[in-house]
Amino acid sequence: MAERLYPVRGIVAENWDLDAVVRSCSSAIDTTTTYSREASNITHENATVSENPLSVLASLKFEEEEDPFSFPNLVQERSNGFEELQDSYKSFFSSTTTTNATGKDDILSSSSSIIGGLNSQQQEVVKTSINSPLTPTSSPLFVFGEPKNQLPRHVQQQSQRLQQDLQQKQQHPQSHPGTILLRPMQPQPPRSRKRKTPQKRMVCHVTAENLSADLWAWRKYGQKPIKGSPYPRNYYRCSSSKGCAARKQVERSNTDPNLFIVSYTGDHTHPRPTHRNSLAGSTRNKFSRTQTSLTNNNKDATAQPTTTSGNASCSSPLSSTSHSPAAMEEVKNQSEGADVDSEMVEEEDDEDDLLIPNLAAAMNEDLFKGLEELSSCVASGGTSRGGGGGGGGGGKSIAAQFPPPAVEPVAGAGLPYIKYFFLF
DNA sequence: CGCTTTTGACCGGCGC
DNA sequence: GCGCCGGTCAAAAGCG
Repeated sequence: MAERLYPVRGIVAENWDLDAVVRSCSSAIDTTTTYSREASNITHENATVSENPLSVLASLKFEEEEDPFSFPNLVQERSNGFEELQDSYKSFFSSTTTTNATGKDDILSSSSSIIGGLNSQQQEVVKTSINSPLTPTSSPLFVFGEPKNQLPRHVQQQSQRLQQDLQQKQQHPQSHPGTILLRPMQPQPPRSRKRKTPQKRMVCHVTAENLSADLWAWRKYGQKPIKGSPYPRNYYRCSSSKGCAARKQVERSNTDPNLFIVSYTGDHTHPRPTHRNSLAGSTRNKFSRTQTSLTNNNKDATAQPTTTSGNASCSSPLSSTSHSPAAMEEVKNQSEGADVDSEMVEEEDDEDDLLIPNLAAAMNEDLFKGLEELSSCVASGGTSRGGGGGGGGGGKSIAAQFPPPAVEPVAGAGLPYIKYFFLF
């Protein structure tokens, strides 16, 4: 693939603030929500969402492996995909419930919302997996698959390239649409390159409005332009606990600006925070400037980043007050899109992935508030914190200031989806 | 005071 | 060995 090089300044300008994305992840989803899934014509009412799928992702534990990219056993040892799904699913929820001290019921409850977004066949598979005995095996890669025709358009575009490769590599008739695809880890390309970090990495693609699904508190510690991508990558570490090794990377997809690629590495060494330790320096209302900045950025690539990003902090799960300016921007720009494409992959193609409605984001009342605020901000014309140079300013939990990113538009145009890939 | 973001510098891995 | 690149550090500055 031809590599595109961008001037750093340009990158920054276009940056629009990925960190905001992380911030948006902080918004929590609280509770009972009702959603409908237009794309699949599935309506699920009163689905209880105990936790946001993304938060779950963030809380996942990653165990080191000697060669995380190679899973020869999975294909050989697993008699069928259900077993893989079972283990993976178990792992998925077990980490989620760790701090909740809940049992299977909770798992089922938590999963109910997800399951609700599945078709009957998928639900059956998932439920079966949940009810099956759990065994402490390493989680293989598994993918929730969804009929391709239900994928958001932009997702399809993004994966088109990879799909082409995939088609050449694998032509498994069983991986037809409508079924959950349990995909064993693909052998790594003949690239004898060792990974720098032994830690496992979980990657998910999410739309801006769904970035607020992450309940953990993240502090940005770096930003780097990435070769081949017009958008910089933002680095966050968990700020809930000093010794926490959990890290998060957020970058905008260069193939689909509507998507954000969020990577989680490391384990959280502490329970999920219920509230922020401090808001100091976290609240900075620069949204209005950000808006302007955005406008300017579109015109002038050398403009300063719009950075209003804020802290990636996650407010309490119930507060859902973290909002990403970026997300909001996204909302503004793509209020029609609301797709969530979350996947845990290592540059893996997302064909046949199952899309899970982002109930959390979609149903949060704050979201609507956020939209209102967003509207007002946009109306007033924003500006970026231009600033430029040096030090930045305080943080910002924009989250604390702005309501969750727009999910509303999404709701109207079809709920966002989260596509998960689990690579272990 | 403690927290945050910003940003340039630094460091280490990898390819040539 | 050198350069590129990605990831991290740390100083600067803002905010509550």
